[in-house]
Amino acid sequence: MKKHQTTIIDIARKLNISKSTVSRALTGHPSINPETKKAVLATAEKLDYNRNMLSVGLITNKSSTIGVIVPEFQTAFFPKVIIGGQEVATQAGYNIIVSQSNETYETEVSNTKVMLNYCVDGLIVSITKETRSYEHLKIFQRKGIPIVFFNRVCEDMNVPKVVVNDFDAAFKGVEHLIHTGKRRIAHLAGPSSLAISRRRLNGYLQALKKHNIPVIDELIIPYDLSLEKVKIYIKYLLELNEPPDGLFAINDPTAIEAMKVIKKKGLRIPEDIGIVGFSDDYGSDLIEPGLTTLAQPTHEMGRIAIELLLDQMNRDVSEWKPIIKTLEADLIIRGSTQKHP
Amino acid sequence: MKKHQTTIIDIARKLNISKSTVSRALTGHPSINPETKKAVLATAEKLDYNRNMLSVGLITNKSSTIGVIVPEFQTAFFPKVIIGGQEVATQAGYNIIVSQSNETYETEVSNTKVMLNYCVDGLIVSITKETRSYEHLKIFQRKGIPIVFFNRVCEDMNVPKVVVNDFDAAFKGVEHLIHTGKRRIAHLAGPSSLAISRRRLNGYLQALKKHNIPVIDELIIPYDLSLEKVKIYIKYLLELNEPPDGLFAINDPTAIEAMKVIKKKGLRIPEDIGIVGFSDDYGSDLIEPGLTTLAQPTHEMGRIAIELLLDQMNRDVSEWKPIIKTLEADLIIRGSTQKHP
DNA sequence: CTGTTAGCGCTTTCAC
DNA sequence: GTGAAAGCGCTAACAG
Repeated sequence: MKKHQTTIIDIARKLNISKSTVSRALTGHPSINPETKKAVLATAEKLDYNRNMLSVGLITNKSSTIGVIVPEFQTAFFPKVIIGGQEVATQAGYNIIVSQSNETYETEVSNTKVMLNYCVDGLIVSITKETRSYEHLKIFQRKGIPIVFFNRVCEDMNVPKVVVNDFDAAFKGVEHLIHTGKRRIAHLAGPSSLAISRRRLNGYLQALKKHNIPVIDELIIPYDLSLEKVKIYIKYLLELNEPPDGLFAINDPTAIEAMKVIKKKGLRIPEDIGIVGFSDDYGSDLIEPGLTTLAQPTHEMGRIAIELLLDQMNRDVSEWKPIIKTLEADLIIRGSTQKHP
Repeated sequence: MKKHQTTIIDIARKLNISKSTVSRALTGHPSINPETKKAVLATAEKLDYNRNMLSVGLITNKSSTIGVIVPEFQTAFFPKVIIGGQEVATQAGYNIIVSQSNETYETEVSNTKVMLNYCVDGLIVSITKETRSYEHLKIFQRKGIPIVFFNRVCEDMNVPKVVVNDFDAAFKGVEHLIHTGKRRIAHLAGPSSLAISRRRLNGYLQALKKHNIPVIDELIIPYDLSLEKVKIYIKYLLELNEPPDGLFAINDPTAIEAMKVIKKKGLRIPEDIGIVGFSDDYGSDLIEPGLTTLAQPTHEMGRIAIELLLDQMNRDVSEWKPIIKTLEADLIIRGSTQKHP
């Protein structure tokens, strides 16, 4: 049971002034006697006064809160993005509500409901691997609450997005494998529901094409990112008549799982099979050999997502601009592709 | 600019009933005509109605929100704890506001302010390494808002806490090193401001004592957890006249940094120096050799913290119970202490 | 079972 | 520069 919280009325009574005056003093209204203001601020301090944002939000129709919806918290990626975003949001006077969808569509939908209930002023979201319908997100547009997507975006919503140039990044990664002499390069791809999977796949295909390497369908395996399945796919690949000599994985956890299996089979990395991951996750520089990967600018992604959102929030709905920011990923070369990088 | 949000008045008007009836239908009040209820629910759906929790909170004097304050988001530990906590909170109908203090006292203080402003019904917190004063947290007690500490707790506040049995865990870890034949065991300790550092240090000392191994002061190095300094300490240790043959590190990131330096120096792990970390963080099973560590029950810690908090929230301030839950950590033996674990 | 009324804590006209 | 009064969206007595 909560106790009575100090309100502006308590302050007003103590000072024998009206609550409007107290409000003005607290919010920095121009027409107020400096003396009065000083007195109000002092008593506020003394009485442990805290502005009740619920009522402020109710009356101003803004909660000064930004919602963040991410699919998971298992990898380093999303926490890092959030750190970047939080900096900008805090500076702009906004608070952040974080929720993670646990990679399930249902939780994502329920999370958006919560965000609506708490009257967020804006939302940045990265969708789950399951999300195919976007009705729950389109509601925000209809209500005039801006949304910005990052990383895993919804392609058929015309809103700002922050993405990594997955195509170029994948291309760079695969071309690097080719430069190290690999020719039969497998790709453990993500679910085709995610645009990032498709873009990375295309980068892979394009790199092969540029170097006149035929695409071999049995070397391309899309999967749902449940790591326990990686073992099966790798075994399958290694037992092919002509096993691959290179592997480009949709992300680092996948690549690392793959490396574990490959090492256990007694194959040498990178001599027998070169490996490239994606994201520069925890552990990529710990495993041996180190994992060559494409590092995404996580903090920057969070920062920009919030910046775009703040920009939208300050415009009228009619002036929303669906800017798409594309960030570049860096190829980090480690031992999984090159003996002495 | 937000558009007009649908309110219960919109629904009431559409159905030609009073807003109280609408409210009752929406909140599941018993005395209501099933027909009316059905009609209300239907129009609510059609009009994209969302309950405005700001106003609900204002009137019921509870926001159905729980605040979470953690010191950092860099390691796997806190995100995992949050996942565990969020499950329980969601099930109990509470939403979570997460904020991370970036290991600075100032940010922590400002985060608590935000939590107050948003009228959280309760708070779970793990303090920063800098936090020495607890005034900003004691305010909550005075206001009748329950606090539960987890992991990094405030020792002079008499509130519920969830901690790991750091003493026993450290003892187990160090004794394990001793069992593997190590005698000169160094300890890279945490800052003494944190109780966990002190408890782990004591476990270390006790293990030495039990096995009649003298404590050597120069082998005990407390530090502020800024990883870049680990290199210096390890170099110092290895250049001693009698360098250590074992190392117990305050946490896994520290241990992993240490291993990198030690490996670069050409020493063999575990033969020349056995290593034990704490937390079973990302990468501890990826580095080679694998890092022996003490795994903390992260999800459980989050779950229990929220459970204790919910319990407090349902009591009157006069009946708050400062229960302290101590969880056990598991020793996970890997290659950093034993050749073939 | 339903409508009326008051009011949560605050901001914001509109007077003075 | 300050006060009085209205009202944000909703719930909770209190009547009927």
